[in-house]
Amino acid sequence: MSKLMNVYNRLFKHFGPQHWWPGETRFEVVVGAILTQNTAWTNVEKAIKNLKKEKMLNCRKIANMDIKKLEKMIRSSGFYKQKAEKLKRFCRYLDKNYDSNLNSFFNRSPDEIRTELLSLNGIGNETADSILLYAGEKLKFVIDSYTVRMCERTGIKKVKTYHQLQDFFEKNLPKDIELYKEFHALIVELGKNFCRKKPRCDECPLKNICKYGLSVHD
DNA sequence: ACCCAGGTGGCCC
DNA sequence: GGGCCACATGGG
Repeated sequence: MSKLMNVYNRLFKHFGPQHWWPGETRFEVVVGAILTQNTAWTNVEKAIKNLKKEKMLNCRKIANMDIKKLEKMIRSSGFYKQKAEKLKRFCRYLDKNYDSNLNSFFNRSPDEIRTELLSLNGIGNETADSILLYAGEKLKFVIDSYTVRMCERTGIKKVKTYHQLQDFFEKNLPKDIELYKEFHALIVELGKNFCRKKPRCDECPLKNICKYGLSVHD
């Protein structure tokens, strides 16, 4: 078994299934992916709840809505001025080029879609891959700061760039979309529980393979 | 009173 | 290619 699968099994055994991504529709997943940038998910939930309540969780509506009104509705997700612009930019783009239809948007090769997502200001590597994996059902492994930290501390992989780490995961894991979804979610859960400023390494499911043992961090 | 969250882009060297 | 910074609310 690969070292990565060993890690996955440890995490799954410890935390159980994470059921990511929460969201009733593909569009909701995309909106969440943009709003959750460097922000706690609970703050994003409130913003999405507001959009739903006002029946504004809709691509064409957001594409055309007043920016100030949008800012107010997503305020709880933080960086709300930037995020309102990002959301509108994506929605305008999708409406203009794909008639607001995500099925059409995703009906191409992952790399083609990825390039297109990255061309939109406000969507970087992680957000693009989250959208591809969780909304588009594409085989793209999502890398985030927790993934980098986990790889450094366990000595799984020396980290250089986003793409190098992503290649490493994609080459050493079975080509299974559900596994990709679950693994990324589990790594986030690991990070939230054990890799903060006050770590609890004694209870960490990776304590036996983390090269830093119980005392050294970052 | 801190710390930090399911990042990104701009600017500098 | 890396290092630093602004962006902002809300929970522990």
